[in-house]
Amino acid sequence: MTDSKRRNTWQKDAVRHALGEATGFVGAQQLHLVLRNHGSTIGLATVYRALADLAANGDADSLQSQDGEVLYRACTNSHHHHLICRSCGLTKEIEAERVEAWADEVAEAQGFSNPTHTIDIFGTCSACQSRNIA
Amino acid sequence: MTDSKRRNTWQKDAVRHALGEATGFVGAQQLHLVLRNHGSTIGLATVYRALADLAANGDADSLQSQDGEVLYRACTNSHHHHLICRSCGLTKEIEAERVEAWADEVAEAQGFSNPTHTIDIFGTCSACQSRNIA
DNA sequence: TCCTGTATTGACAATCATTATCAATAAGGC
DNA sequence: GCCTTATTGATAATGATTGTCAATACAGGA
Repeated sequence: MTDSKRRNTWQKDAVRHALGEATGFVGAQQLHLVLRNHGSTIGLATVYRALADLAANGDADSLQSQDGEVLYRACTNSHHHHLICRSCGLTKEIEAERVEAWADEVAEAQGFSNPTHTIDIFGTCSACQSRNIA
Repeated sequence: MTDSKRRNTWQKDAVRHALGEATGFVGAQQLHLVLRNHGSTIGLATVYRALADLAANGDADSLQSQDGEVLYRACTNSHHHHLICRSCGLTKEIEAERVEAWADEVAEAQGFSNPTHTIDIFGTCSACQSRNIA
């Protein structure tokens, strides 16, 4: 719809692919580093632009980590939420129908329209727990 | 518990008071500006420190606005969540026991420990809706 | 009340993620 | 292949936040 003049470049593909390879949420800086380490000469600004595009087109989810960085993840285009490991970034998609409904109810009960919500759960995954027993 | 050597200063009171006056969530910069406009000579770094303290002591809630700024709000010290108007910032505290429990369940079911969550609902309040019918 | 040790302040520098700039490059229709 | 212009990438700029550190001023004791 908005891609009347959109061009395809290897950079965009690289970002899309790298995002697909990642196991959980990744930041732009981190993704840029990964690409560079794989021999790519892609620029940081381009990674930011590509990620913003993917998010805008619904091909990626984005959220803010607890220290303010924006993280991205390739995703299915259905609405869902995430359970994210604080230390390794491992992400599980979770069903939240009960909560979706609740959020909309609450908003409407207070006279708020066009409700949207931010629902994410953070924790330490079992692997990271055992690793930290040391 | 950690305030064995804590001192009381007019700066901390000023921040606490200014936060209490605010109707919704405010950022540190904004609060600093308000204080300055009221004749205070308080420093920006001090506002940041005071707000971080309040949040750490449970006297203030904090969340990240959708463009990455950290916002604070005076609150009761019980755990709760917010329904926030996208356009005027009006905030309502909401009960979310059902959702709290759900979040913890989900995390534990996946083997994640120390679960925390981010649950906020955004919408357009009725006042802003009527204002925008124009 | 005055002294004194030290928590706290505040101006400013430093950091970190992100965005803007802009000349050089390359996609894709002709 | 050519030409238009979307896109890139190095770098500067931005904006929020945190670190630094000498100067200040709480708070408890003499």
